[in-house]
Amino acid sequence: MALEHAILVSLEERPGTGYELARRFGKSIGFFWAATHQQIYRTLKRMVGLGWVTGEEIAQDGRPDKRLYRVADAGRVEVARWLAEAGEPTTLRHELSVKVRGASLGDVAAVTAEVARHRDVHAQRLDAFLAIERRDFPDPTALAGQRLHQYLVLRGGVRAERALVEWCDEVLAAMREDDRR
Amino acid sequence: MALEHAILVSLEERPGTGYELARRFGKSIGFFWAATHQQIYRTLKRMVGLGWVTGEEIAQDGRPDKRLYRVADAGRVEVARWLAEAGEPTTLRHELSVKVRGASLGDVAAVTAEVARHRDVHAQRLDAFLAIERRDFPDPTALAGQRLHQYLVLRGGVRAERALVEWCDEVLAAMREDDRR
DNA sequence: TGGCCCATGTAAGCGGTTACATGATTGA
DNA sequence: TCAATCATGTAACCGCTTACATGGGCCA
Repeated sequence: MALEHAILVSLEERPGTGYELARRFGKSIGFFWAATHQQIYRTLKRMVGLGWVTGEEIAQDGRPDKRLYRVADAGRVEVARWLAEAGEPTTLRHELSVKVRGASLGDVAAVTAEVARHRDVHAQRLDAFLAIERRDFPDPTALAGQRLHQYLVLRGGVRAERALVEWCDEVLAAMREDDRR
Repeated sequence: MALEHAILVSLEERPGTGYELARRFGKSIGFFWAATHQQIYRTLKRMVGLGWVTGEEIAQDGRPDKRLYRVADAGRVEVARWLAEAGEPTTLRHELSVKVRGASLGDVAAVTAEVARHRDVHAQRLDAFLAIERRDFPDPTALAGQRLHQYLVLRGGVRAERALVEWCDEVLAAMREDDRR
């Protein structure tokens, strides 16, 4: 499991509330590890219990109270332990591939349309990543340390989305060609 | 959820026992949708309850009895329904990216080593996919229908693994360069 | 003798998803 | 007036992971 660790990494970059973390997981870190607010609140509670983070209650007026979470020493130890630990390389889990594989068991044209739809979503994500890359990392050769690491993760997103777009294009070309015959 | 659907697709290609399906999910279809034998047995039971598959008990001597599963009509209807249904494009969930992003919170060299290890695993998977491609699909332009669809899914695996290998190489080059400075 | 193959399962626990709930402030 | 934002939560359910269990046949 890595949600705890993703939260720890994010909180070390900057302390925040559960709500704020949920928003971060809607972008940046969330591009590589998605999580909903319910998941985050529950996990934060557990992490307080483990002593990995501390939650400081902050009263606000005109707004609901909030709890600002910070990484505690035990959390820093845990991150370091996890970073050095060997993990399983990702196994793919790609529903669309299962649909393509089974396309002839139903309406092939519907599956083709679905591939086209996914293609567009991935193309949009790719554009978004490329825009961030241009805006935040105009000179990648000058990067070092944490900034370099952030850049490299973004590069992974670019590569993944590009691969997905290109695969969808290959599938569309082949299936349309097959349909024509 | 798509495990049911992956099983239906696999059983339509060829009926099989839970054990056999578990082995299929250890390769071919399993490259794109992993599942353990416990998951498969439980899901098959549920699917019998739903009327999507039938399980024929077959006594064997010298070996445990087995149950041969086949897709029922209701299962065929369900596959067709699912194929035409719009699904969410994959969101990435990549633990190694989270580690790279947090590398400076621990032993950077350990994370670099982890990336190198993953690189090798992905390179091996890529080679395995390419070997299957050469062996089973020597002339892709001649493919149609179900065989074409199988080929296209394999192409997705090739593209995904290649993208991962190349990303790992980019990360390794950049992090080693950063280390040298 | 030891380990792998065939073949199926139970049980416990965890993590993730979805629905529902509250309630004030701010801006269109 | 309506919707969005800030901010946190409960509850139910489902799926997935891991450990444990059984037991004969086959091959080195």
